[in-house]
Amino acid sequence: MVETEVIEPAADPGFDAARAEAERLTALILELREAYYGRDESLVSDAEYDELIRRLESLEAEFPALRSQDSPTQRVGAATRSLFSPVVHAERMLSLDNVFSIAEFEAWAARVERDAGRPVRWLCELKIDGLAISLRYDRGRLTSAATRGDGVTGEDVTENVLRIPGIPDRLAGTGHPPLVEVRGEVYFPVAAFHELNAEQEAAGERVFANPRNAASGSLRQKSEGKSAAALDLMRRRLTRLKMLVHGIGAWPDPPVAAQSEVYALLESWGLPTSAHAKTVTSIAAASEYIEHFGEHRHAVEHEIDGVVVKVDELALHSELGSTSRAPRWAIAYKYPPEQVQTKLLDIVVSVGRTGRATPFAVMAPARVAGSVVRQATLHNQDVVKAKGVLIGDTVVIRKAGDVIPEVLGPVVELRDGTERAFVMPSECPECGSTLAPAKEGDIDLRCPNARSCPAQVRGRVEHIGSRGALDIEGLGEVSAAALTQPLVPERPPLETEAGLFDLTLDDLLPIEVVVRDAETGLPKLDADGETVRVTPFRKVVRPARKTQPAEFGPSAAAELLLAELEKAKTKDLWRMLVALNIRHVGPVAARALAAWFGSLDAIRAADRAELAAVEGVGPIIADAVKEWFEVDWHVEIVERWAAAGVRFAIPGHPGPGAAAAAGGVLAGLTIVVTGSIEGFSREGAEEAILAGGGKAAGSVSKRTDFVVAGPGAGSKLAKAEALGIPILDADGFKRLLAEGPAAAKEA
DNA sequence: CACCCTCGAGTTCA
DNA sequence: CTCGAGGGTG
Repeated sequence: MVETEVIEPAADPGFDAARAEAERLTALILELREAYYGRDESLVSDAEYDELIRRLESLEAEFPALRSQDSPTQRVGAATRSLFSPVVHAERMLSLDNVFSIAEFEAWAARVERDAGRPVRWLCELKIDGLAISLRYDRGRLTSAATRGDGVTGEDVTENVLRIPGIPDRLAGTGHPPLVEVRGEVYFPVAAFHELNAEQEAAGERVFANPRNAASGSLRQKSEGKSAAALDLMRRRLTRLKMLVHGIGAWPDPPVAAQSEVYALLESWGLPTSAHAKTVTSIAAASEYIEHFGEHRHAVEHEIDGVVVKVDELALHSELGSTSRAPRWAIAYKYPPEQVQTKLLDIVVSVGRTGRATPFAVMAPARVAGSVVRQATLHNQDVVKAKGVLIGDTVVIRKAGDVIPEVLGPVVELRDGTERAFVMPSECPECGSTLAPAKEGDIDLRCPNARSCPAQVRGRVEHIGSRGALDIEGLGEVSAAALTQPLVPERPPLETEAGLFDLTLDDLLPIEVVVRDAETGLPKLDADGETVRVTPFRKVVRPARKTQPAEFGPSAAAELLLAELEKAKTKDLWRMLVALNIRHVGPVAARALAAWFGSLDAIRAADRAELAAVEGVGPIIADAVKEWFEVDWHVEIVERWAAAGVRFAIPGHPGPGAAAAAGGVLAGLTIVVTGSIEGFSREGAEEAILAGGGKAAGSVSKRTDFVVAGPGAGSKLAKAEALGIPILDADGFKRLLAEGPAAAKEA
């Protein structure tokens, strides 16, 4: 490059004129570029700008002496005009070998230590799920930014990369080599990604399936032919991108001895490096790093698809060398993929206990984050539209919070034209009633046939048996379905939940259930093509002698269910209230109502204002309670249950208006339980808190006084730590219950 | 009017 | 367990 700075003698008489013209053009171009990149102003059109560059280039071609290192044709400005043109990396961008388990990782690391002949210092860093980028700095100036491409040749994205905050177009400090390629990862921070999608959705634009796609899409935008508004939007997207650098391409003789020192150097040059990189001195510590971020993947601002572990000492890098594909001194530990593609086979609508019609995705079974997923809720028709999925699409799915399957969106490129749009049915799929919003403006559609829609009755019966209500063993999803399905040609054992406590063995014995295949959901067929049926409540008592008909008796499940129903009749009043399925009355509101009024009769007799006066109950819940008692078949439930011996009162309660038992060691405290607590069931721990006069809340907030955490604690514990709320283990909790908050805080 | 909280739904695991 | 929706409270 130095030779271009040697000024040749001006033999040509046109040279002086050319030099004057070149200087004028250079000044103009620099000025325009400063306006464009520095102040976001386009003083001329792109075509005019290109024309200026071309004139300068042709002058320089004619008079090579004019081509100085500082010429705009040699730098960013030139590159920006050829977005996506191929760029040959000075040094090949290698990929990394992968391992998928701690055992594999430790085997790899042990091999490296054996080859090195001594223990190695390791540099652990997060593997960002973004786009690999190579930044080329000539004499400290950014001359090109290119994607990885095939490792040899990438695409020029300089124009867009320059808009990413934090990427200097000129390196700070001194001591940079004449030519250096800095390698890093461009990504969309998760929070910004969600904002972006919300905006895209509001603007009627496509939403991105994940932050990686958003980063890739943003970086590959072209400015040409865009309106001013679109250009503005594009720039805003680019400014939300971020980049972290994690290596250097070509640097034969670095002034440092370790990769971690390279990072410090890069930082001193003004390049952004990750705060999560960490050097450790043992393989076990590296494994710990991997496991730690496996559990806290979501605590980082960007998505992570793994961890990269590098040998820290640079001397060992050259000693260990590289294969043609990847260096031997680094490895990528890949976490199980969180996002996976699968086929959206159908969108089906289900009806829940409240009558709400919910579309859900039926998918080809796919393994995500450790389990097989085949269904995921789509919430309502607006969400289906917003996600833009068509039946037959290949879709991207993930487990939100590592638990709940979620459809992110379609892979539009894989469409073949046979996909069809989902149409929300206008009738209930189970009973045929016309679906309608409960009130004006509601998005959710509901089946109005609350009394006899099979889906709703089934859902309510299941809810009655659930832990938060009467907690009836033997009354779960399967029994609820069996009890509410019609028995050909008779009616179902339960037409509504009113008959629940009148059930007898005679009702249970004849019940048959069609066995369905777990994979397909279709009825199972036996060898003869008959559907397989089982009788969950009946079993053969005495094997029949060959000549005599079989005799049947109740199964253990039948005995259990009847015994549990008997036990349930005298459970707490608040559980009875929850079991009645009154809108907005869950465990918390039910407890408040029960404690205040003491009996269902008192609740029923109370007027709206009296109900709303109860702490935790407002006008809406009060209305819901009043309206519930105005429906005949609701009243019938109460009457038939009462006739069957159900107790709807708290024994010994003095009557309406009884003040909540004041005092207790926990009075005024709000406590949250998370994970499993030794010596307590989850319910038991909450009961103990209530018994002590405290409040057992479901989520952690700054008003929470204590968090009781045990093994298996999740996000609630993390939140408590973040908020600085005192955290108790099982022993601390016991002390709190026995001696009060002062004693617990000391420990 | 914030904020915090509860409700309701779907889902999978031991 | 988590999310969105919507209710309740200070």
